[in-house]
Amino acid sequence: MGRQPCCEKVGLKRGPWTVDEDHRLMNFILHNGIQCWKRVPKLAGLLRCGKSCRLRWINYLRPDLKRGDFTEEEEDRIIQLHEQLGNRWSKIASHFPGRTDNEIKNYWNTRIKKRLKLLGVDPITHKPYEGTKDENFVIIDENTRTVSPSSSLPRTVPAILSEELREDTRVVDHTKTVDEDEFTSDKVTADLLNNYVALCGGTTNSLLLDEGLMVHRQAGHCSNPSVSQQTFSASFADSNNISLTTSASESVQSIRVDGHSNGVRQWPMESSVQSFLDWDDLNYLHQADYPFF
DNA sequence: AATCAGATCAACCGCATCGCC
DNA sequence: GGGCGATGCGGTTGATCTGAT
Repeated sequence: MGRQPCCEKVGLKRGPWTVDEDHRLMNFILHNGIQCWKRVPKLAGLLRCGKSCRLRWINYLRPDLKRGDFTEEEEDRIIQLHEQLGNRWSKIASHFPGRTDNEIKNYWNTRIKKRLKLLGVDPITHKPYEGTKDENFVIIDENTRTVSPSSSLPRTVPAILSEELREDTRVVDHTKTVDEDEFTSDKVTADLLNNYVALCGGTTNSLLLDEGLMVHRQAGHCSNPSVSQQTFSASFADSNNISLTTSASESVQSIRVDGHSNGVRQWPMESSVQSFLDWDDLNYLHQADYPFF
């Protein structure tokens, strides 16, 4: 008597998500919000299970996601929190707005764990290995964050920011359902567009992106060979001004859309990123100078 | 240039927990 | 309080990337 699967798996797609699927899911959630994950794939026209959609949204499509490498401060904080909370990744992630539990878990397993071992610290107990021989220990180069063998024996775990933790009682509730209010806020809208552009490179009237214009998911770098040396960003100086910027190898190109009455603040919930990008004043951006369109 | 090994991380799986009836 | 479905969570897998040889 096995447990029933979370969803009917026959005929469902698995593996990496395509840009089209991302588009469909994002558009659906933007239009409808999230009520029931089980129904999302059917209503959004996706051959995925609800669980997969939820994961994709939380770990990749959510507008408030922070992308890019962890900072040293974040890394230290992860170590500190892990010592207190153990492998409770979602709890740890709640201290890092924009970071996912999966991301932190992966970072721990692939980077921090190794680093602690090199330091002679047990990543589970956060204490120096018992009876460790000298050759297992290392010198830490604080400038490069690298380690090298040493005969000296560290006796304590690297500084724990216990004072800071006590002061920081703020917990971000990542379980909160995304609602309309969140999507109508300027910040979320700006984050959303940033993410959308970073994910999709922008597009005009199709769910599909131009071939070869997949944007690298790491912080606005474009993997299209023809524009690989360029980065871009979308920013919102205020509610009426949108600045889309590309940096070519020799110059920085900037487009500014000033004082439009349909500024971000008025971007309605019932509209979508698609409709935003279909906005007339952005049409002239769809030209060769801006290859992410 | 080809091959291989190790690193990385998105995605999956299955159990735990929650919340409704 | 118990049953059941939905969601959350953490461990694990495997495809892809990267660097070494």
